[in-house]
Parts: sequence; C-alpha cells; structure tokens
Amino acid sequence: MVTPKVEDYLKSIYRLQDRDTPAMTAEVAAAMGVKPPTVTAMLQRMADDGLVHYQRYQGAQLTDRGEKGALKVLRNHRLLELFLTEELGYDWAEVHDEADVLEHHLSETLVERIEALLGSPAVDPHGEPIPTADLEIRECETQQSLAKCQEGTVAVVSEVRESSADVLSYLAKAGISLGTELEVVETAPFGMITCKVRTTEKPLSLPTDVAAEIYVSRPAEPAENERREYNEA
Amino acid sequence: MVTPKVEDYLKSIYRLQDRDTPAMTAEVAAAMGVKPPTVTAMLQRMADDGLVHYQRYQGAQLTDRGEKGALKVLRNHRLLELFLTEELGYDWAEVHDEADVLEHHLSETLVERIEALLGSPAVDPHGEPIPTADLEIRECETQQSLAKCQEGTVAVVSEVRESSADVLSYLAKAGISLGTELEVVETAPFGMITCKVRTTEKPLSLPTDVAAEIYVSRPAEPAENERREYNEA
DNA sequence: GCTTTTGTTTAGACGTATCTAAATCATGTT
DNA sequence: AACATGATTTAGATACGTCTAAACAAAAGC
Ligand SMILES: [Mn+2]
Ligand SMILES: [Mn+2]
Ligand SMILES: [Mn+2]
Ligand SMILES: [Mn+2]
Repeated sequence: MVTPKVEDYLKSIYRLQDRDTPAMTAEVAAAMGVKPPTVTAMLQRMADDGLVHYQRYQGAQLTDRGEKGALKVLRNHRLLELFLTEELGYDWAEVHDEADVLEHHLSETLVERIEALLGSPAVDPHGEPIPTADLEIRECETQQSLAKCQEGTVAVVSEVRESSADVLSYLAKAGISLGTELEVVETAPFGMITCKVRTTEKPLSLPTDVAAEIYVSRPAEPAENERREYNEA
Repeated sequence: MVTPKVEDYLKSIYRLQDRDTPAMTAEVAAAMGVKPPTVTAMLQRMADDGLVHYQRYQGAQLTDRGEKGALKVLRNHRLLELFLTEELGYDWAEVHDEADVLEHHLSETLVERIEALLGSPAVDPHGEPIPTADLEIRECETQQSLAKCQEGTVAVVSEVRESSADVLSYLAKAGISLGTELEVVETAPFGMITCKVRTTEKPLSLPTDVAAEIYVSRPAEPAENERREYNEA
C-alpha cells in the first residue's frame, strides 16, 4: 500500500508543507518531476489511505501516519548517505541519488545494522538530522542560515541543505565541508555574499539562494580559558 | 524496459533452462510464485523485448541479451550476499531475501565499490560463483554433489546451492559451513545419506534432496610433505 | 484413432503510475 | 458584478504486473 512512489511523495510533502500551509499540487508536481494531474490522482489515493488530509483545490497535508512514513524514509535516506560515505568511499555530492533509490528497499533489520555500524549517528553527510528508530527528529536550533549572517560574523558550517550535486562538488572544491570555519566579509545588495574560508584564507562569493541552504553555528572552540564561561551561560 | 520483475524472471529462466531444454511456463510460475497466465504474458513481453526466445506451448530460453541480464543480477545478488555477511554481520541463512530485493537497485558504481571493498571475491557466502564485471562465470568443475558421493568419501564442502533459510540454519547448527570436512559413512537405499562432520565428529543424516544441493571437493590439505606431488599432478 | 488429461494461452479485469486534452474552480482585475 | 487568468481536477489513454475463468493445444491412455 505504501509503495516506493508513495514514499517519495510523502518526503516531498513533508518538505513542502508548513504547520498551517499545505503542499499545493503544483509544488508537489515540480518536486516530483511529474505533471499536476499525476499529483492529483496520487493525493486522492493517499487521502483514501489515510496518509494525507486533502481537499480539492486546497493542497495536502500529512496525517500523523503520513508524517511517520516520511520520517521513516528520511531516516533510511540519511543513514544510507552516511553509510555510503563512511564505508564505501562516496563523497557528499554523490550519495543523494543512490540513497534516493535504496531508501525504499531496506528491511528493518538492515537499517538497524547500518545504524549500529555507524554508531547511531545524529546527522548525515550534509549535516541533516537523522530521525531516531522511533521516528523522533530534533532540528538543530542553534544554527542559522549563512544568508542571514551579518558582515563580520565568524561561524562554522553545520549543515548544507537541499543542494544539488553540482553545488556540493563546488563547495567541496572551495574547501567547504561540515565544520569549516567561515567569516562573512561582505553582503552585497544584489544577492551575493562573500566569505573567507578560514582554513585556506581564500575568499568565496556565493549567490544568496546558495548561501540560504548553508547553515552555520557559532564557532566550536572557545579559547581554552573561556570554556567554562560558555558552559555556564 | 528491464524492470526488477523482468530481472527476477531472467534469473528464474537462467536457473531452469538447460542448453537444449527451455524453461516451461509452469516451472517459471512455480519459481516466481505466480500463476501460469502471468508467466505467459511476461514471456510474450520479454520475447518482444528480445530477452527470450519464445514460442507458444514450447517454453522460453534466454537470448544472449537475456543471459547477460541474468548474469548481471546474479552478480549483484551474490556480491550483496557476501557484503552483508562480511560487513554487516549477517549469516548465510539471512542474506538471500535482503539481496533479492536490493539486487535490482544498485548503480554500476555501487556494485564496483562493493566488489572492490570485498577484494573481487570469486564466490558468495554459499560458495556460488560470482560473475565478473564483464559477466563471465566459471562454474567449479572439480566439485561434485554430496548426494553422488560413495560411502567412505572424505571431502570438503565447497558450495551449498538453492537452499532455504531453514536448511542453511540447520546445516550451520550442525557444524557445516564452507570448508567443513565431511566423511560419507552411509548411503541408505531410501534416500538418505549420513556423514560424519570432521570438526565435531558428529554424525549427520540428510535426505538426498538436501544432500544434492551440497557440493564438495577433494580435501583441501594434503599433508605437508605431499603438497608438491599434488601440485605436480 | 479418438478421448481424456494436463498444461498453456486468451479474454477480461483490477491497481499502480503516468500522460495529454478538456473541463472546472478560485481569484484578482476591470 | 462580470471576466480573464492560472491552477486544479476530470476524462480518457497507456504500460506494468497480477489475477480468475474460459478456450485451446499437446501428450498420454485406451
Ligand atoms: Mn526515493
Ligand atoms: Mn543528505
Ligand atoms: Mn530479486
Ligand atoms: Mn547465494
């Protein structure tokens, strides 16, 4: 009943919906790479199966069951991505497509063993949180989009979200990976942000829509003697 | 065009056909767990697609393309089985079902990396040969079915073919795995063969149809001083 | 050789997943 | 308030993969 395709629709709707705003047919169609009538047919079926709340012309929102389904696939996807990088030498730009297929075909047992082998990791190779076995997910609150940082901010890359393989390769070549320290040196008024990569001292300019998907948190290491103060705060 | 289902049909036909005897509809139906009309429809489609030679009422035989397809899936299947045992702690009774699903969803790249990680292995956890990247397969000529061994034969288990998870678990519990040395102590006239397992000294009786799927080869280690003679022969 | 049995194929159906073309709804504009 | 625009849904089609029931062919039995 929950086929691989349904699982992909669940993931799309999960990403597109918001607390109060449902995912609209056209958005889902774009995300899934299909035409709107295909989405309409699918949403009707998923509504019949209790996976989404759907009313014609009003878009769809996941039910509790639908959300569980989405989180299960997301868990499989992210564990796979990490498994491929850690165990099979993939890099973070290659893993997505492979995981997008395999995510639908893992037994419970295999997921558990992969998770155990990786040591119950919290995040995938892009810093995205991995839902736990009971499908809890904790988004990181202390991070912020690079696109919203002020000039002069120094911060550490903690997540790169929703990016294409091309963007991910480019970032890697520019010296950016999880944990890289950046300093925002300029925010131009025409949608461009320039950072200095701390490891290489090289400047790097990015369009805002790319920067918007890069999340950073405050620098990891306060100087030795400041450590205590930080923990007390 | 070659969907996962088609791949499974290719595998079934590969196992069932013989040089001159095609795989018959009923056999394929039994192997695939479907009804005969389903097979007829499928064989017609596969014939249209150039995967089998098919004439009504005469069964099907793989074309060259079909055989390549079958070997590709077999390669994926067996590499996966070995990967699951070597890297994820599965045992030989558990791997089949998992591999039977995943075998259809591996990219070329992933297969290559798995093969490299395993060191281009020759056989899977059941001793079945793994087709090479260019889809060559070399069946082991020097082995023989346990069911055909004479009383008194001493030999080493080199393959356990086509066996259910139950049989594989039973054999494992009885101390039989690849490389186990067996001595045939009795062949009863009513379809039963009794062996002694050399490691445990325990006797083990098996029905002929089970023994028929166990293949053995001559004992691996000639005594140290006989080694040279053996290689010269 | 005719007949029965057995295995195979055809006919007609259903669910999944997709499309195009046409009809319909919702909304923002005049 | 009527209209035009754009998004959405319905209608009707196709491919895959399966089923049941009915028609048919081949082999075996007499
Ligand atoms: Mn997917
Ligand atoms: Mn990811
Ligand atoms: Mn399979
Ligand atoms: Mn095997």
